[in-house]
Amino acid sequence: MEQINGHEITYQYETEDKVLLAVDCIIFGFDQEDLKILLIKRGFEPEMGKWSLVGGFLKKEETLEAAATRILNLYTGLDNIYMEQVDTFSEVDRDPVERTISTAYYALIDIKEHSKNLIQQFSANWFSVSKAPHLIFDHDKMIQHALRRLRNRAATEPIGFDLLPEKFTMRQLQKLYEAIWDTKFDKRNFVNKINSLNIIDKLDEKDMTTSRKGSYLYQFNAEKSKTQDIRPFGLKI
Amino acid sequence: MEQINGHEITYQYETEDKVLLAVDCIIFGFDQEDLKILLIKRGFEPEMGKWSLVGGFLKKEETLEAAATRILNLYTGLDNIYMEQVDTFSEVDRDPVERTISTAYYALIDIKEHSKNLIQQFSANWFSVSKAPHLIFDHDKMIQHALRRLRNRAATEPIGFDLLPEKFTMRQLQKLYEAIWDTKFDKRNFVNKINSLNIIDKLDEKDMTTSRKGSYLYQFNAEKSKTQDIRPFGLKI
DNA sequence: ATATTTCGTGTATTATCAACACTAAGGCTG
DNA sequence: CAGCCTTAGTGTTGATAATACACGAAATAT
Repeated sequence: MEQINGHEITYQYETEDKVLLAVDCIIFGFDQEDLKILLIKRGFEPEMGKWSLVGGFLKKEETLEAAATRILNLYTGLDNIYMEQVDTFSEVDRDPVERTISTAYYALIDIKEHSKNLIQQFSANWFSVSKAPHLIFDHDKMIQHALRRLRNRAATEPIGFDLLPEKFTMRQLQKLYEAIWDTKFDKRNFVNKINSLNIIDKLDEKDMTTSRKGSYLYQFNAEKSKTQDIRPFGLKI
Repeated sequence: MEQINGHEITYQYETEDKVLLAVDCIIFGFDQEDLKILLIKRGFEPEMGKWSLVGGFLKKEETLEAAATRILNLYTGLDNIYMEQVDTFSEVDRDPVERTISTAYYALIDIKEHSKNLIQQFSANWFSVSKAPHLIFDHDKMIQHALRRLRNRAATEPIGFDLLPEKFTMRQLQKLYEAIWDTKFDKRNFVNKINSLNIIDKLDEKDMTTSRKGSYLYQFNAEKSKTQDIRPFGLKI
């Protein structure tokens, strides 16, 4: 009850059920070969010791986005990371202890940038998406949804660069997209396509670590990218 | 606390905050001209009397999907309707009374099929998406997200038919897609495109209500549609 | 009979996608 | 230092899909 202008008004809210709301993060990284996800050995009951997504409970005074950001930072030490809400999972018995609804977010990070200490501290590990162990609760399903969302998003917006270092080679970029969609592109077609999008700049520097000849480094250009519609990467297997 | 194998285990759950979880439904319909949404004059505080999406609170023993279905049925009398989760909205002060997180779903219904009685009973009304009044809380934002999702989905899956009667004319179908994307298609190109998808059957019947000549009726063929990849409707303005 | 309205259809042009193979650079090795 | 080896870098052609575009047919109303 509450008083407004001298009238008593009753909110229906008081009689409604409250639930626990959690956030789980699918943290994607890329190691030059495979698309990977960061998993932890769960440190508390239930299902202690089993592999799990990183997650946590929503606090009263934060948004889901803030919670996802907080959790990501807790486990990787990173800030300012691209994240996107995937879906909210609400099967009644998805958590055996108590009714818990969970909203999944995925994050794209440069795999070299996260804190190695934290990884150790939480018994965390990177797994290739295709070789990840079975996870607790409905986390496997969350990954499938996140992957689907990532694939759709990456096809129409230039988010892949978040998974690479600031400077990257054309070959790295190609391997990344091949990993995201589990496919192969023709090298020449890929270069032509990317260049036609006009969203990355070729630098004068070369990366000498993977070949004697060296390969040019590129850099994502957010300005250029803003001014144009990114069209799908439609390239054949 | 709980006993398992004689050991006491503590779940962290007990100390976590619980919140109210609501579901709001963006109910889309199509009236041969405009894409419309069903709104109600809110019958309780806060914001009583203002326009709002239809919604309700999640109950302890139901999933979000079940809640969305229940709410849709409550306001339209309809069952077995295409629905899709859009996003979960969690701004801390989105509801002024109490912290409430809300998951939005959109539904596609044949606008002629819903219960007129219920509409009256709830002081509900159909509004063109482009002419809808300002809504309470973050409901305007929910509609924008739903619309975006609908546009993406309709571009790659044959869900538009849920907005039409079972039998429809090619012209109706075209107007529907024009309404969804707020664009115009060339009549000949549209027909060619739809026919190439091979997912609707031409009937022998004609609809005589809109022209002297009459126009052929078509019917969605779910079987055919299942056996092929639906490709985007890529047609120019 | 003729006027009016909406229906229904095909082709030529352009843009995008897909297939395809060789030379260049530079360090390494004998 | 000559040849070797590995990865980088690049262009053209044919196939497919998207777009632009206009007129006759049917049926009712006058």
